[in-house]
Amino acid sequence: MGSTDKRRRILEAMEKVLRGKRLDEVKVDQVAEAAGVGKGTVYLYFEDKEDLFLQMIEKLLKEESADVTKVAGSSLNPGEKLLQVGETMSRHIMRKGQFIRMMRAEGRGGRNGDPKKMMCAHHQRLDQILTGVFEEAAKAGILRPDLKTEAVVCLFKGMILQRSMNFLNFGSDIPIQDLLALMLEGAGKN
Amino acid sequence: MGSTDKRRRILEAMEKVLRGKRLDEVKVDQVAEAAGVGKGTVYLYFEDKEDLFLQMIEKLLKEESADVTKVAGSSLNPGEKLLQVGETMSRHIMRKGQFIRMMRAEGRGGRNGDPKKMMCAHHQRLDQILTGVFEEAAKAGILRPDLKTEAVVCLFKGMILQRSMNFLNFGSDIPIQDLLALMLEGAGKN
DNA sequence: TTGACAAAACTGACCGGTCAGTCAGCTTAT
DNA sequence: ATAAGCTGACTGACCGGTCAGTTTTGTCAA
Repeated sequence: MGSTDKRRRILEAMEKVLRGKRLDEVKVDQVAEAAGVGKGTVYLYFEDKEDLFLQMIEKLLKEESADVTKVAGSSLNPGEKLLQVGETMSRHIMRKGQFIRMMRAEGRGGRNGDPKKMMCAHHQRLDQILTGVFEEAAKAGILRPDLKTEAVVCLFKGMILQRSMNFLNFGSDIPIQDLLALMLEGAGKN
Repeated sequence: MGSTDKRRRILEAMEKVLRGKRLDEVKVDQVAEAAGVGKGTVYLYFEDKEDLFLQMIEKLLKEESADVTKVAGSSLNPGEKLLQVGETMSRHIMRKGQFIRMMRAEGRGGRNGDPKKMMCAHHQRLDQILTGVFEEAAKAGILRPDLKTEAVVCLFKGMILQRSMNFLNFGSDIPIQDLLALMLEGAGKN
């Protein structure tokens, strides 16, 4: 058990314990217990509670980026790829679940970057990947070539986000396929 | 100055002070000072900090519902109405800004209802209003009549949400008109 | 109108519980 | 033997909430 094992376990415990709670409702003791380590150990691996929180978030963001990048780089046909990207993002949004919301809190830019910057960077990365995917789809003749990609990316991300929220809130599970079809065909009477 | 004046000022101060922060970063003293009242006064009008927070959220949600309802009930033509509804929602999302995200924190269902329930009810209300607007648009021949309204509502809400996020995060200001056009015409090569 | 009194509204210094963070000592690995 | 890794009882800063005291508002008799 390398020392990184404890570190990982603490991050995982944090994720588990924080689910559906506010940061101030989670006590470091709880995290330590859930991780099966002493409280002091937490402070061997993390600056403070805030730092632990930020690093947990960062981990989630990285994992989402990595997964989406992987799908985007695969050799799926454009239509299938869009679907898979949607599924992947939806899965990650639902995993981040409730607590991602609170990470925007300003300031507090500890040693390890501030949350606002982190989120911005993450979304810029995502947008870049998505832009690539959409351009590929356009080349393949799936999309209209005259589109403003920025708007398409916005529409796509938004619909995935909303779908995930609906699922978390109401358990309503709109198939991504339906949304994608709607997005491609349009809602207007042609 | 009726006693409700202090109450209103405290709620407004809370909104102002909380902007872009986590609840645990905001001290009751700060709120009191910003409201120009003594700390004790806060506790004359609100059960505790949590209650103050919930009531502030509730106020925002009510105001959004009211505004959207007003637009939905107006005699604008369907296209214009969609645009106005979008604008209204976007404005409110941006006002709620960062902190609305954290309100889902579970439990804590004090005297005044728990946040999860509140949000669910709010979104159900919104969905109902939007459904009405879309059905009206379909009747007017703006929308395809064969649509699953649930998916359209999801797409619409999502795109407005995402647009607002983009604005908050990057300052990028995609015109709602563009998004609406994209949603109606579809992104696919027909 | 005014003064006297009472009730209501408000205040902020204070209290006490909570919990993040520490560190002296223990345990395990080398 | 000793270093490295780990622990959890302890401490003290902090801040939510209280309440004794002050100010404001309201009432009424003279």
